[in-house]
Amino acid sequence: MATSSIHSWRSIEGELRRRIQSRVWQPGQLIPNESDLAEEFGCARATVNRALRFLAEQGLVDRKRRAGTRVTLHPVRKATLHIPIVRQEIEDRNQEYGYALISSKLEVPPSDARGRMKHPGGDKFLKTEALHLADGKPYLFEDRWINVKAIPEIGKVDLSQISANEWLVANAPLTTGVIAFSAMNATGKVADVLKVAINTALFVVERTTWDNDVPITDVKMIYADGYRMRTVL
Amino acid sequence: MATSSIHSWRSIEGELRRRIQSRVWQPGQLIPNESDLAEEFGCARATVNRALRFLAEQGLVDRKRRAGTRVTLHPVRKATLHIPIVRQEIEDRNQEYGYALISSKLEVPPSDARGRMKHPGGDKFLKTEALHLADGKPYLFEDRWINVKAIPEIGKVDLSQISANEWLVANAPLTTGVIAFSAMNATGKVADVLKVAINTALFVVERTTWDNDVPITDVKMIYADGYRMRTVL
DNA sequence: GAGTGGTCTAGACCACTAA
DNA sequence: TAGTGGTCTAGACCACTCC
Repeated sequence: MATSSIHSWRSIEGELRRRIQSRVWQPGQLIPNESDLAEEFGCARATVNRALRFLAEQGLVDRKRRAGTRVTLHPVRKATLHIPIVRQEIEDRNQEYGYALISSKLEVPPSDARGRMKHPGGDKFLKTEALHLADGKPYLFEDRWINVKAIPEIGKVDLSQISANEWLVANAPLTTGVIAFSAMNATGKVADVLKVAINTALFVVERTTWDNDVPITDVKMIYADGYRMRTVL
Repeated sequence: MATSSIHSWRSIEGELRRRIQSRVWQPGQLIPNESDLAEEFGCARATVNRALRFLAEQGLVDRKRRAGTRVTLHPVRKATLHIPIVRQEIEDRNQEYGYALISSKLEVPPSDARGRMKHPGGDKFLKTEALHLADGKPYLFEDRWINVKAIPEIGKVDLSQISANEWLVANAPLTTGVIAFSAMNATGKVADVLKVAINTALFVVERTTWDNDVPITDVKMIYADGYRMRTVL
């Protein structure tokens, strides 16, 4: 009763997905093991394994050794966000990218920023503020702390010509990071720079990154009015 | 010169990652092909393939047939968001979940909702409004359209007992969906329900889902003040 | 045309864990 | 302790694409 004579893992994945979505296999139900499915489809177990691993990554099934593979009861949907550098994000919209450095100076970060970076010391970090523009209009306000001890080369970079965002992505290796999305009311300074009314609701992305536990940068990116971050399920 | 005598794809993936992050292999550089790496590590090509596929998924390398594998020039960071049902989200925080249906009635959706769902007709949809609570405090306002033609069973469900969110996740299969994140100022009604001041900046998630091009539901989830959605890079 | 990654196979052993 | 998924191997053929 194999539905496909092409024994590609894609075709098998599609058939298994169909059975799940059409409720042939109910949520929570145990499905046949890899060997049995391989026999049914007339292919090697490794091929079935590849298909099932893919479905597990997508959250459609749960797999456990010995316990077997079950259709997920409450499929936790996973959305993958692609986070490009800002210039690319704007150019991908066919808009002209603009950039302006607002300020750049060495300072000791306040405790909240130190906390996010898990950096106890009183070291000075490079604090930069910059504005990214799309077609000449304010697009994103970037408020950033950079660990100059970890990235000393940043001292030689002319941040009025290239954004810290772009330079760091290309030059600062990182191993881990956390990211948070939220909303904030525009304060005086932000409203001024982004040219929006005070208290306008703005979309905020905060990101902190490390290279093997050494903090690299902590950035708050405040998008102008009306920004929507999209993805597919 | 193999660095690990354990030939697991994980250990190989780790070593390749180290070479990329430490700039032994520069961004944009072509790395050795699978056969050569397999020989270097003393393992089968399939094992190297597994490691490289994993790194490609993560965006650290670009792979093309014939052209080989290159270290990504601008690593587009990918963040995966896990989107659970609201009850689970709250219970995972060790808070007590509460739920209240505000309204539920059949209506023709306005053009913006029809547009999002790509549904031209003048069919009536079930419009529901509900409040989710955490430890008794307003957590999330859910404003939803449900395609009763696609999911007639929803008519028999007592939505004052189970949220549409939870019922649909468990009972309405879906194949595709789009999701958008943004910020909005609390309007009178929303401010009232969520018990926040007018104009408070609120985090919004909008989601539209289909089952094979048949719209299932379109929902706007407005989180109470201070909500942050987090993930790791 | 030739070199690269993409995939499949048949078999094997291992790691985990439910019973 | 037995059954399941997790992984690895050695080999093969294929699909794509750069030259």
